[in-house]
Amino acid sequence: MDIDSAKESFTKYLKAGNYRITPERFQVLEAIMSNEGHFDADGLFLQMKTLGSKVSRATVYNTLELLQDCGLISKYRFGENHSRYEKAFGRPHHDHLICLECGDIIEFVSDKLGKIQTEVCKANEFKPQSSTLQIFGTCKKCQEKV
Amino acid sequence: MDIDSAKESFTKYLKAGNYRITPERFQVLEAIMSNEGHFDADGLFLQMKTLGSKVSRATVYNTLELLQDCGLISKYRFGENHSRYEKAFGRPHHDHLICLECGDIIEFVSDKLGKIQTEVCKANEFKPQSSTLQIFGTCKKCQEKV
DNA sequence: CTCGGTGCAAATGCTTTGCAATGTC
DNA sequence: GACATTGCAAAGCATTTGCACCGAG
Repeated sequence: MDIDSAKESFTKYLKAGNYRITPERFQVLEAIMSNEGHFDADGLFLQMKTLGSKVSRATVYNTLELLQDCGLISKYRFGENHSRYEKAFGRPHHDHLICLECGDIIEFVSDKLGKIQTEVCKANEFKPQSSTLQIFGTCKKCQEKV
Repeated sequence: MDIDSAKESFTKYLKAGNYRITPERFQVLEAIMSNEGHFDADGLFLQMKTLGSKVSRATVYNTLELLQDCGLISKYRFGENHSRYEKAFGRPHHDHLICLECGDIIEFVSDKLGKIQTEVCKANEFKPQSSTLQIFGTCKKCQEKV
């Protein structure tokens, strides 16, 4: 999904929820779009600040929440003491391999996984909304280091 | 696993690592054993305090780390801003359904899941160490509430 | 007797909040 | 013009740390 569709989607969400269309909110969205991969709230704030943006930390956090609610980004906790985000933008669901040595995060997709989750939820009469499978270990690069 | 085996196991671990055998550490272990299900660090500290223990918060955190290292407890992050723990004591691996309404946590076991994880790791030449699958949604009780 | 462990309170790091000023609708 | 949103700094919350005292080995 490109930046324009993302902006359009965010605009729709804001209007639908009677939230105001502010330049700050779109600055945050643009900053996110300019990044690849995962990012965290404070890092995003600092990056924006470095690039000259006047947007405050509070607004960054606030906007991340809105973007998460409208499905443009996803929030994760990889066992650290801060949250990470990544663009969602209609990407298919995927999960993560997290390297405990270098902190690298590898994404993977498993269609079988979805079936298992559906089975488990049915068995427990649980209505799923989202899910995350995290496998912690050592990535290829770090195994070779030794 | 009963409390005596847990204590024995902890003692071995402490000796092996040249850590000291202190009454505080075993008070924490006992407090954990007296609980069912999941607990968090501060809650455990408060519970112990209420019951008259003089053990400090710092020691509770410190001991939880040791217990995790020796495999007697597991640590989780369920998307909240604090960590949760649960007894491990050689229990088989299981994963969690987390109710977003009432915060209830349901455990489940899936043998197929293990196979998928092995496949994924092999495909990515990733050496797994631990994993956690979390499915967020609404539990049976909360679906009935409405 | 030595040095790791403890208790306490202060510090830290991420995130949220209170409030006056601002700008959207 | 009304009131949601912003920026700033201060507050919160879970967790960690510094340091003097204590006690296990």
